[in-house]
Amino acid sequence: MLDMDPVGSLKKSFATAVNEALRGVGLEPIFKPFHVSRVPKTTDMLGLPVGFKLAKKLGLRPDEASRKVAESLKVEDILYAEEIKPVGGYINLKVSESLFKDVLSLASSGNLGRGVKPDSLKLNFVMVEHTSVNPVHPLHVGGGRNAVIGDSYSRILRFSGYNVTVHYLVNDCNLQVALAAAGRIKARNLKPKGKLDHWFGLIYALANASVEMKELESKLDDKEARREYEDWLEAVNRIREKEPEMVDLILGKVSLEETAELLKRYQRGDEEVKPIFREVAESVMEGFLQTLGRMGIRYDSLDWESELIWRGWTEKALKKLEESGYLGREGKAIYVDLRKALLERDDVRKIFGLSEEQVKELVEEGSLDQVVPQKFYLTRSDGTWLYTGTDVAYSLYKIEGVGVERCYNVIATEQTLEQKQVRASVALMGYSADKIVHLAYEMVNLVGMRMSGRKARYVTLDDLLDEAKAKVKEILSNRGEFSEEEVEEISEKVAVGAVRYALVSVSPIKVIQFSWDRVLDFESNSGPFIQYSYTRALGILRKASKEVVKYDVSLLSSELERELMFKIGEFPEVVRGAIEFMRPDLVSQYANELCMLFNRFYERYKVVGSGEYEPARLALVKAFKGVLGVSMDLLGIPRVEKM
RNA sequence: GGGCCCGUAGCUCAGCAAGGAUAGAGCGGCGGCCUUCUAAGCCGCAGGUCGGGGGUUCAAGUCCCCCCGGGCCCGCCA
Repeated sequence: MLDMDPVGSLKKSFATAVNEALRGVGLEPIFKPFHVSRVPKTTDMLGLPVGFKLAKKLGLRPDEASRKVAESLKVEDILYAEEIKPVGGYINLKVSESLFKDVLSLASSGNLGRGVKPDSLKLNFVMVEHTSVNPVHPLHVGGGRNAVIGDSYSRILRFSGYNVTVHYLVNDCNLQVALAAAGRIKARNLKPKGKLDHWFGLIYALANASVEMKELESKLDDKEARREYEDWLEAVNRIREKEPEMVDLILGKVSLEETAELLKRYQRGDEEVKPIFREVAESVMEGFLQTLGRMGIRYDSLDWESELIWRGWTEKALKKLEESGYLGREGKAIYVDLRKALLERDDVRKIFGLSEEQVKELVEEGSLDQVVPQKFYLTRSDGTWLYTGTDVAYSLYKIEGVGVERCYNVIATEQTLEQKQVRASVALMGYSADKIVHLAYEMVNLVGMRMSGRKARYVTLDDLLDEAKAKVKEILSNRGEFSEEEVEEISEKVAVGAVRYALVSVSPIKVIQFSWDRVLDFESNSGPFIQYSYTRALGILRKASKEVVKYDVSLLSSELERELMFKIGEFPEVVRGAIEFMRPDLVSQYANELCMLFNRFYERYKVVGSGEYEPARLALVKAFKGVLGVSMDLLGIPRVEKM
């Protein structure tokens, strides 16, 4: 295969050469490619802290140790190396011009880093399960974060050569959907209007209000309960303004008992309730897919929780757990016996980060439940499946039914424990727990507003996109050089870019403090900034309008240009890092840094009409455009021609 | 009570995985730059006990221990 990662190859070969030299003096090889770093303040140097690491072992000063090791290095053994010199405790390497030449050429074609898998993950067929929001109300920003992270991660995996299948688990078998179905039954004659997920979201909220307010009515003396009651009242009144008839039909008429009964019948496949559940779930899903599609997010399959039950995957999972001997029953309630598993199985202990001694001690103290609940329930005592049960069955389906080598579950961090329980169950069913990986992300917090799906109070993804789009339109109108169609197209793309960037650019494990200002800030460190930088590159290429066939890369000798070329060359490493650490935000950060460098270059150096420099600079711009374009594709930030 | 996570500039965040050469961005503040390949940009200034304290190391924002502050989880909810 062609070398799609010149910088990576250089680093690998540098580290290997140094390790060889170490072996020559009787020392263990200790350097890895990632230890090689740029030498600050230089335009063409990479270094390894060889002397520092080995001074003690060799009984020399760091600078002497570096010099000694450097003596046995041969430049010609190292890819793209032109010169090697010890500097203090480091060994530095001057890279050859051909490195930049190769980087630029690969970047221009959009192939830099393509198909390069990290050494730690040599799989082929993988699944990403993401979003999987309950189909009962519109997607809000939290769900959006899930979708954007999952989608970006899928794109990154695909680019790196994995065969990726993307699935959405439609959770249609829980009490939340049953509540919405119960509400729909009361208002069966109302015709849905507007966007379906929004409309059914109101039904869902009213069904909740019925149950909750009845519960609260009996204890209104309590201050807390009173406040909660008034909160519900506020929600109801808000809905009344939009759908007075719906409120009259549903409010006070849905009970928890009938809801539980409905769920029971649905899970059994009762033909009478099936169409109602399906109408709710399918309608809301239709709304979801509309919004997600707008953001460029698509799925290879929607997997219905109900089908997992009806097609026997839940039973199959049960059978496997029964056979392995870790299943327990209390009447119709079924659980996985994690106490037994923790005592007996090393693979299960590993999932919970416990040693055999620790488990024994906890069991003796009787405090195991504090760390890991001993029983992991899969069904309720009425025999209906809990989401945990269908989750275990779903894992089995992923492994056996779809046949993936690994599935990344993009699920909120608050579900960390449940995900460990599921992975333990996977291990007990006889598979490596590593087949199921939790890609955890934190919640999105609203400042100055408490979000609640049940109270129909949320910032929806639709709101966010529309708001962003309106702002883009306003900016475009002030520029006054675009046709109506252009304004429409550009504003949609830029809005998507702004929203996606805002949701993906923060490390997944950090809580996002959502603020409108932040998402609608289109300056540096934003989706629009990246899109804008891209159009600037296109502008140059458009104006130049001739193909670069030959250029002298040594004419790109300024610090800035070198910086930019090194940055471009780092792209494959960034992609690998994003995969290994499940951090698509690394790509967004990279794109941002790349653009900052490019904009500085853009302001400082003329390209078109720069005489002898023109071909080389054009090659650089083309490479930038190539690698930025790919980065944007990986993040789902639409490419914009002009803006 | 137990477990996991977060704490870096006024605010929002990178950098920690894999210790290394002056701790970086954006927003906000102040001051500049559009007859030029798009100013959604660029340049400059101000702003930091990297939560606190110990330790390991030639070297600690990064590793270890303790503490403080915040979040999440510990349901036959999802």
